Amino acid sequence: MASIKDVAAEAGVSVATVSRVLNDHPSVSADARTRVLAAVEALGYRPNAVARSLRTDQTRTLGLVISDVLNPYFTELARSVEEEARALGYSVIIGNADERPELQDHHVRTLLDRRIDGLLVSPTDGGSPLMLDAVRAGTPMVFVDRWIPGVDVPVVRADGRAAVRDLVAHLHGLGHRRLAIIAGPAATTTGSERVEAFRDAMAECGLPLPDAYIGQGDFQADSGRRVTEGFLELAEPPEVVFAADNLMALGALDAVRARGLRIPDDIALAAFDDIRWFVHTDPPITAIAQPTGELGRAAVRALVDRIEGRPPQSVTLPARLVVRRSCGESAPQEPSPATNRRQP
Amino acid sequence: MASIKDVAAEAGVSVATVSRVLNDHPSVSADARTRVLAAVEALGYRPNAVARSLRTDQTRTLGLVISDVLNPYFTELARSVEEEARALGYSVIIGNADERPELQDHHVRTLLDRRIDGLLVSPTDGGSPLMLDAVRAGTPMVFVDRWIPGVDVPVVRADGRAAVRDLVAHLHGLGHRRLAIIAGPAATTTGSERVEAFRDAMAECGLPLPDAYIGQGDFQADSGRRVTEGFLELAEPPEVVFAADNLMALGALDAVRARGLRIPDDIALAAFDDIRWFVHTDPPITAIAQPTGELGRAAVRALVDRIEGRPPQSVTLPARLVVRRSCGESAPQEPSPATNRRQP
DNA sequence: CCTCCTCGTGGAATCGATTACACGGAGGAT
DNA sequence: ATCCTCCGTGTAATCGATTCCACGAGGAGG
Repeated sequence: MASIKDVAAEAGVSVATVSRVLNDHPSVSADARTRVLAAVEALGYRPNAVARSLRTDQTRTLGLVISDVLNPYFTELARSVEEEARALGYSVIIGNADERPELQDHHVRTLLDRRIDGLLVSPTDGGSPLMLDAVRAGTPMVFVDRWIPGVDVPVVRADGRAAVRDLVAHLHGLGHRRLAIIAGPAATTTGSERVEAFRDAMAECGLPLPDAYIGQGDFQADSGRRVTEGFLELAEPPEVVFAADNLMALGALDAVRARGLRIPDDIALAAFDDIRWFVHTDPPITAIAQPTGELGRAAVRALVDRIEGRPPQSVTLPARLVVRRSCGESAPQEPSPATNRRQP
Repeated sequence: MASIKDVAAEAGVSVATVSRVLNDHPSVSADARTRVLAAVEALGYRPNAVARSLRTDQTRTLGLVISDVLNPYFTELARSVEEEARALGYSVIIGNADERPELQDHHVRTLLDRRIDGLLVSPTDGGSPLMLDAVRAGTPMVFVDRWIPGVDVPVVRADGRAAVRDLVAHLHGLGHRRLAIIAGPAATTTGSERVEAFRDAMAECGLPLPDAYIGQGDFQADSGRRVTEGFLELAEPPEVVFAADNLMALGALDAVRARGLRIPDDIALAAFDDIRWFVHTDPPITAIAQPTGELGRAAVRALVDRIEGRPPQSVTLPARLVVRRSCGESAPQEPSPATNRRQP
């Protein structure tokens, strides 16, 4: 592969001049510029990003460590992150932690070794020493979706409290009294926050929330299934199951189906995170929708601000309730197919 | 951030010795080794992968350019690719082409600039000059899922012909005669192959396939919707719609639903690519399942073989028909919930 | 005509690693 | 005692860029 030296030789100038042309530095004669450009063209030369990074100490690359690529929520997040990053001239390297702290650490380490310019993380746990060290060492970082309390890092996330309150009120209005939740890992902020919001909302409605109605999941489908089976075996099973993410809702669906029960007649179901398939499940699932794309874009903007020396800003956007039929009657018709990919 | 020089100074040895310890080169005294290791620990030193790559001319990184991250099929593929690559000591950088050739080229270029050791591609189109150049220049490359005919690059893919034949036979057995297909872009191999397989299978069953029953989609949900609307407006609409990928099936579902029609009573639906949600849609969707994880793993193995100087092998695995209820009666019960994440 | 700037250019240092080569000392063979 | 091997180690070249600094030419101003 041709290097800058080859280009210099071909154009009959020094490597310094070639470099100047490539980085359009002002003081290059028109003559030299055209000769260099011709040589670049002739040799099919492309600058070596590795060498450039070594010298300039910047990679124009962002790392994104997400908890689970198979979760459509994170996939969408990843997509919007890459899109915005590209618009700002950065590449993104995605690491999939698969909800496993040690895998998360592996990716953080690898990304740091590659000297990425900044890190976007949706932490799987309460904070690995590695990540804390990285923050202390000054690595530009932004948390997205989930965060680690007590760490001075901007957070870009959705606030679901109001939407959870709306959901509980909606369920209450439908006559449901025994509501259960499949919680996410307490070590994640989204895991604990959603339970808390649910608990508060229940209290507001004057509904009891026995411990047996709080199932411990791990944001994966299997746990949703397991917890739901547990609920169904209770002497007094809940009337509604609220899954704290879409995958656990999928698991719950599996469990209900395996029992031969019907939704919403035998048991109702709602989920945190709205995904396109919820429109087409049997029945369509009531969910809390996050402004996922906007979160990803805002996170990138915050991180790039931090990298380029501007003060980064934390962002909190509201989530909203989307009522469908999985919790009982009185659901409005979906206004239009929710298939539009790029939403404003 | 500490460099190898700092470690050398701290340990009282030369950088060469530090490097030797780090790459466990044999000729280093036990004493020097412990002193270096202690220094590494004390300084929290991590080798700079950028510098190392520049010197050794290898990044231990693979590029993966897929057509659409939002497509669960590709997400799963990406996941298995990353998993296998990690097991072999490589990282993966994913580029999302979003079914747009120019975006695909952007990613290929960026990955090449970063001097990735090899490229895994599922081409969006019939072959950009850029990619052809890269192959000619000797970049290790492997096509996965889709490929470019006439290019000497190993291909790892699933063969759906038998499964499509099974599907058509199944539909025929159910009494359906008017079958339509939502095809993918003809520029992609999967796009044209699936139509061809369908056409052949129809011929085998002695069924006609009028042009009006071949709708042109682009593997995105919107096109599935649009094409399905077209089908429904025909004087004689098809009895079955077969979508060549899962997203177009989603779009078809939208269209059917918007019309207030019922599946399978008013119209039947089948899809290429099986995804977890198809179990829970209304009704569960008959689909052709690919051994996605195995494809990803085989592709990585082939690419790494090529990179490390072993002869790479093309791999073709069979896809299989999974019958559910979206095409009519006589569907067997799903044996067990299809929620298990890691399938053998 | 001399001095001073400005401009375009090239030489060379530098980033942080790896590695070929040289070198000194220890130990074995003669 | 001399020579030859190894072994452990350090010096320095190298990868491909960027960029500081110096230098020569040419124009402006005195």
